[in-house]
Amino acid sequence: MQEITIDYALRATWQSVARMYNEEAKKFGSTMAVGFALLSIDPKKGTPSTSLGPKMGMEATSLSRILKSMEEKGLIERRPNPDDGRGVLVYLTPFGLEKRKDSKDVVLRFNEVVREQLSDQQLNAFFEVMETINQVISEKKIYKNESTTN
Amino acid sequence: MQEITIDYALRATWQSVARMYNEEAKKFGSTMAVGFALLSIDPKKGTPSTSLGPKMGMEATSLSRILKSMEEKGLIERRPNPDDGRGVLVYLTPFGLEKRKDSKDVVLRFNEVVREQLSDQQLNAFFEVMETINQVISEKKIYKNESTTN
DNA sequence: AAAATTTATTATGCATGCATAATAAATTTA
DNA sequence: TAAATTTATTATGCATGCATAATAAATTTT
Repeated sequence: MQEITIDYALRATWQSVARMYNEEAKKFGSTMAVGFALLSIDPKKGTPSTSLGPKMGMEATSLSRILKSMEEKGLIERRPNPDDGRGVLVYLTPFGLEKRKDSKDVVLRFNEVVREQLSDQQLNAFFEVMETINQVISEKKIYKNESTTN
Repeated sequence: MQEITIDYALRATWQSVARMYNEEAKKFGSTMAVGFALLSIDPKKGTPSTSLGPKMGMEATSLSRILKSMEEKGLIERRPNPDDGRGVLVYLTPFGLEKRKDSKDVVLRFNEVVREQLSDQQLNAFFEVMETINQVISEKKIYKNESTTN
């Protein structure tokens, strides 16, 4: 536990990014999570709320509350999906579209600045490591307590 | 916004790790955050609570509540720091030490399994990228609105 | 087609992480 | 040394992210 662990580096770095994103979002009256949601919604057509969780890297169930608050703030509208009685289609309002641009700027700038400091090799390795971690977890290579078939 | 962005990969991967850690911690009646705190406390001598935030990759102020709940659960004790009237020293209880071992197993296993899947080059690049991101943020290379001297 | 299962959502309660505001003690200035 | 500033903590309120439990609608089995 002496050296820096992978999980620590990942956690500390992400939290650092999250604090910065929230700080920036606050400048235009938003939050990081709302910004990510806005960016995950197609600005031109209705987006099935089902697709938002994966696009934001979170569980689908975690979205309900945030979509509700976004609707209350007038950022989005939720309309029934004509093709699926269970589903919902999310639409950006003009106000939401505006805030989406603000969020997009922040995200683009961050990614751009970071990319400038990295070589292709480093960047590729980074994405490979992310993928490896996700695989290790989804394949339950670590804790096989439950069952090997799952 | 088409390709995978750095921030997305970081967020999604970290959340995935966090869900897994919380799931594992639940098996022995704990949580990820409590586990990290336990691992950041020296098992042999009092740990200044000041040092815990940085060790856990979070703001110092975020710790107060979790230390309080850990104390209520009998995992730690907080005693005044004889060398600093403002400060607190955190001590593990025998129960806390036990839970610390459980947490340590989970973290060690995760890091071990992931490392096995990665080359030294990938691992080094990963840590370099994490460092670069932290630098970009701490040096405010992105949003210089406030001031250049800070 | 009826029953069983799966899928999409929402509602809740819990645990965090943070910013902000208070306090109190230690340091630095004046 | 008195005053101003900085540092260590705790208390609060807000926004998340998640697991779990309910519902309701769509699919798959019988």
